[in-house]
Amino acid sequence: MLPASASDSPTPYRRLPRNGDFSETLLVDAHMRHLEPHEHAFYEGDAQTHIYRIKSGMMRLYRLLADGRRQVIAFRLPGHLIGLGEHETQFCSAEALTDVVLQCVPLSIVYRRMQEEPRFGSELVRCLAVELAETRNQVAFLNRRSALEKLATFILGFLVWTGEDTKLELELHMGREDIADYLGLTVETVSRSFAKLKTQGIVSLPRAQTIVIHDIGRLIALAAGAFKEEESDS
Amino acid sequence: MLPASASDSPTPYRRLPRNGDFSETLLVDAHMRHLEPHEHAFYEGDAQTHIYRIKSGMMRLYRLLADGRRQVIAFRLPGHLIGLGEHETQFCSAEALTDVVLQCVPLSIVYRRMQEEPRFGSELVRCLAVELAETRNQVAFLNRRSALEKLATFILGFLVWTGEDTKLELELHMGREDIADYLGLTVETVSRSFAKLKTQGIVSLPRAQTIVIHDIGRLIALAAGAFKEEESDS
DNA sequence: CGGACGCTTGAGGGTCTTCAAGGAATGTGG
DNA sequence: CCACATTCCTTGAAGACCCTCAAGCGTCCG
Repeated sequence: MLPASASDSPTPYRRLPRNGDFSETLLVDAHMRHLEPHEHAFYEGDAQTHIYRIKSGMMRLYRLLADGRRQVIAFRLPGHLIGLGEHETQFCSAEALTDVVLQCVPLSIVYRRMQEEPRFGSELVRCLAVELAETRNQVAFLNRRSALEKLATFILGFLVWTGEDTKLELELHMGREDIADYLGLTVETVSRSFAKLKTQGIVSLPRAQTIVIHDIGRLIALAAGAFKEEESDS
Repeated sequence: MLPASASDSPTPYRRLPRNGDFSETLLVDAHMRHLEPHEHAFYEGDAQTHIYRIKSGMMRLYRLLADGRRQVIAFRLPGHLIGLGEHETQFCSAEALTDVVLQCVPLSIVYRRMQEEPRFGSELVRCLAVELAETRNQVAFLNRRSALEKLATFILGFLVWTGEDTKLELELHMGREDIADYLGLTVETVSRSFAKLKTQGIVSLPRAQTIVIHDIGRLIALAAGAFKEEESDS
């Protein structure tokens, strides 16, 4: 289970502003909506009514596949926009991993503001372009990489996403199954890969969902695909 | 929804207008550029100067990975936009598979037209949203699917993309290596998967790059993940 | 005609998955 | 506060799938 409240950290999931963030100043008047863990902003197939900017918390986008499996498409963090799909229905479901605050903007307002305020449209285009690039990056990295490389990349990505100062300790707030469904692996393989990272002294796991990075250099090297034949050394 | 714009004579790779197409009427004054097969519109890392609308022909977007491998990100067809990346450099290389005609719009003009003509911005947002959804779909389908399912999905996708009437014969215009790099497989596995489809009578290949679909129902079933344990029957 | 290139097919090995069981952590009720 | 149940995580062994290496075949073009 997830910790019900984020009382243990003063500012949960604060992040440095990133390129993919949608400017908050353009949404000052947005309606706020609160989500508790496991609550959904919308489900796959829902009519597209709003776009949402994540003000705080962490969400996950996923699809359910025909065989019942789940593919986690992305994790979304403060500053990110969600809810813009193709056609007029949502392409995937959006679920809160933690407590989440959303800024909600009805689509009609979005289109109106795009006409009234040029920056609104270009900001939207920029965010979508960044998100597209990130998703394409995911395509490139998911394919043809070993489980260890995937996990290393995931941890590093997570570090960058959440970027709490330079602290090399991160709280996943998600179970092994979430990671597995994101990386296209099984829970067992994720667990085994964590074990390898532990054995090599690259990370340690005080708790299952808390990672402490000890050797970020080797983690980066792993993610880059090096050390392919050195995985089993001491 | 989209103007048909049947301005082209029976040029190769005409497609039905699709949701991801950028309206041609918004780019009537664009500068034209011709590419021959294997010629690049831009390379990964190039400065982002224009966006391009593919007027005719087929292109491929790819990245070179650290280990020298190539990941084909997407195939782009007439109506599609390319060249919109994050930051200010191209995220991937864009190469012509066939003869290609591009409509080129400098970025400065793009931004100006977004302010002058509201529909331009919303069209851009819509195209990006569709492309994002397609890419996410790719993420979902590349992971955890067998080689046969991947290939079946690829063929069906290609059929939809190129959509020449209802003819169940399609010209790939690409080698096995392209398919392999797109699906995250090796050339050999792609070849073997083609062989399985042939053996089962689902498709036939008069030439290596020409596919004739005989049993589209079973192809769809395969792509959906059914028949997992019937692959070796009849 | 011969070489180059791409496609196919075979054998062996590595990685991940599946199936299965044990252990750790968390929550509930006594 | 502790026993118990549930859930999640870990670890093990066997098997499936794909990759690698390698050779054979077809086509195209010089």
